Amino acid sequence: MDQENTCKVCVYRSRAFKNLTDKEMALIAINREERHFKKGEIIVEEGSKIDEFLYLQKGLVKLYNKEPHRKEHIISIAKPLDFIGLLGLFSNQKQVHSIAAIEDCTICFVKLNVIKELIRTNGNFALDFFEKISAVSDSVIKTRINIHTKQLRGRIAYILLFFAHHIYNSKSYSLPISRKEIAELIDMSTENVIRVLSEFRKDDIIEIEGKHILIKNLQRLEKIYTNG
Amino acid sequence: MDQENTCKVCVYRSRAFKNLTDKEMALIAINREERHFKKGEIIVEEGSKIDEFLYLQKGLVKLYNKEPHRKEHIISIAKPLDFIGLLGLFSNQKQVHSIAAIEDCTICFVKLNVIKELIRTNGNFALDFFEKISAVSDSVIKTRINIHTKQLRGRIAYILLFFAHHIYNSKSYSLPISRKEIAELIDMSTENVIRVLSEFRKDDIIEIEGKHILIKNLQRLEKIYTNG
DNA sequence: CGCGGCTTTGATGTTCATCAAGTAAAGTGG
DNA sequence: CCACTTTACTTGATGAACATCAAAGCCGCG
Repeated sequence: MDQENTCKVCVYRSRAFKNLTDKEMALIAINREERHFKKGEIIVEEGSKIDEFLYLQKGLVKLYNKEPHRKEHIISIAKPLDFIGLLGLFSNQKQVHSIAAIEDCTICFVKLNVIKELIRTNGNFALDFFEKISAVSDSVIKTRINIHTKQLRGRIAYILLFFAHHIYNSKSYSLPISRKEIAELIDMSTENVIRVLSEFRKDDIIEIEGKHILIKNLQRLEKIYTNG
Repeated sequence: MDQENTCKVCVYRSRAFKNLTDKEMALIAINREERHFKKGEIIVEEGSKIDEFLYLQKGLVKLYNKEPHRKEHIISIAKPLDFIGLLGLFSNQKQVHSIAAIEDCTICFVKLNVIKELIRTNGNFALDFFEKISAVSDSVIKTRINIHTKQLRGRIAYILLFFAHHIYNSKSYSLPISRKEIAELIDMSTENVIRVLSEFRKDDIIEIEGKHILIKNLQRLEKIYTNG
């Protein structure tokens, strides 16, 4: 199979890498690998060596930390077209976070030294790439701070709206993660995640059936979110 | 005064900007401005336009958010040789955080489009710059997560050790910020900051006299920090 | 000298985690 | 495919951690 073509026609590529010549694109093409992961599979282990840049084409993944003797902590959820991995990529030798698939997914692995070479030689690419990856880190910081200024109902509202607006673009969707994972993402106990969801159901703000969520009163949910 | 020379001989410069030619350095020199701020002065207002890159030469500054109707929230404290401002610089049009001096300080303002031009034209500079600024963001994320896994005593221990190890390099120092600002930095109430400090004093871990801190039992403090 | 902000301590109440206990769902091996 | 085990989910009760309220002393500053 002609890998260069595979890469050039990739519908995702244009969104990810701007300002590249055909020749540069070909360089990426021969230094990339597309891999598939099943829901639940671990993609990157914390502490392993960094030598590839990951680009999510399809599915959802979570970035998380697992410290010994502590429960896991989810840092963020990435959706298709997102760059995976924060800036640690450029300031560390080893992976700072683990990454796992929370839906079946397709990921493009590009050799990091190729990316670095392109940054070195193509200034416009460098600037654009920098801009994109920095937006990711910036948003993680903002979200972290935001969440901790809110109490439990506000945090659950955040999560419900996050999936509705940011991931599924619908008021009706199926949660890709467990209650426990929600708890790890917004720093609360699993029991309280369930409790607040039940409250929202009783207050007729949402419908729940297992993993399936339907937002019945969006306005009210947004009010809970903004009022903390 | 010959600004190029001023810049070339600047003791801070070499640490900040690597891989620049004399000519490129001169470009920075004529597009920079050194400014002084008194303790308490606001350096950057949230929401203002970004057109300069800030480099802290002397003193300490705080990065913070002030949302209406909420108390301020401090994101990080920067020390000399630190790049100020997170990645928002490259992904936003407007400042995302405010910056204020918590000690008298000297800051070098460099036109952002000059930095961008250098990133575009000098690949090695780009990579090095990228690495440095990403380390800052990375550390902010880590610290945020870290702090929220700890309870109050662990957070105060963090702050005391932060100033001891990271800023003053001494077990004896004068706190540059108020109890209220400590509270805003590690997300707790001002009263509890004071309470925990008093506890530490009673337990003979530290001595306090106004803003002055002396760490008497470093080992114990570090244990409190790691055990959360 | 008096006012406002910072600091301190105590008392009170709320939010939340933890514990316990039970049900449902989803893997696993014979 | 069914018994078995484990993991996810759910609700209630309890207690701990923490914020908030209140009141008073302190300090710097106009």
